[in-house]
Amino acid sequence: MPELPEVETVCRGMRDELLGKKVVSLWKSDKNLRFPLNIEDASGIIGQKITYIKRRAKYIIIGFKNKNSLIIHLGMTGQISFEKENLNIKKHDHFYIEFFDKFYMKFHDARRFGFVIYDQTANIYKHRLLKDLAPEPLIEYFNSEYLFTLLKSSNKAIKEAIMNNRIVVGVGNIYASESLFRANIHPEIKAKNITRHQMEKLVSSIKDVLQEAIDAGGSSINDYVKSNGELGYFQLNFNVYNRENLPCKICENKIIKIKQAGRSSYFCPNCQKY
DNA sequence: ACGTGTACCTGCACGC
DNA sequence: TGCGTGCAGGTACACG
Repeated sequence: MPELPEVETVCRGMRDELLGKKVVSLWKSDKNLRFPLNIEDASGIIGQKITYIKRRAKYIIIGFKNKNSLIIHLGMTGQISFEKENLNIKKHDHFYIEFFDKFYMKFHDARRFGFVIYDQTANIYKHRLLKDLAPEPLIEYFNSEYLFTLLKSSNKAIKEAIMNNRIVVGVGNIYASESLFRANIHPEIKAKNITRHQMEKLVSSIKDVLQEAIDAGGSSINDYVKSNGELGYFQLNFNVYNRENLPCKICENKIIKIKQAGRSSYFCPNCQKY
């Protein structure tokens, strides 16, 4: 589910609710998520206050006073929610933290592609999951020069390239299609054949789409909700994603759906010529 | 050392 | 109504 804008939105909601709160207890369900969590190890955070909550790619990092961390990933269907007083454990709830005064943060994930893991590495960015990640798309370092140079001999389709977290992080299946549409680039063009001019357009499209989606609170399809339970509304602004056979909003040609690397890509054959 | 598949899960929409 | 099939915001890891 959640791509960068959704994770960023969840992260902001967590920051509002959790910064400075002290952990009282932890609970996990008997089902493993993508990675197992040893709840006894993780008890290292009991009694600790949360000092920061950050996002890196689609990972959420919770930092505690004693330098321990939790890394959370929402996978496809993960949700974070908060409850006060009456905690209600439902199907597919897999983890919660109880804070002082009966305040709870709960992790819910039907498909269990997400995870919560505990780590005590002082520099969490050296964690195996984080150490090899490409730059964030919204920082200046991610620019057309960077992307052009990195991809100038890549035979990969451009859509697969921008979804690769060694190249740039946070761009998932929805925003890859949406960015390519805005840049008028066909998703199957080989990355090495993208011109400098196209690359400039692509980079600014990626930045714009992601920023607009963050501003809209993410895109809600099926499972995604913000941590306060509200829906994002960027899905209303999709130009191509999930719009097979519907008219292009620019030229009215039918939107086409194809498979690339096992995933659906959507594009307008008129606006995005090969 | 690489690039490419596959595996991990549940729920839902669809066609028969 | 029920059953089988395919598909869904992701990515670590095994394999060639």
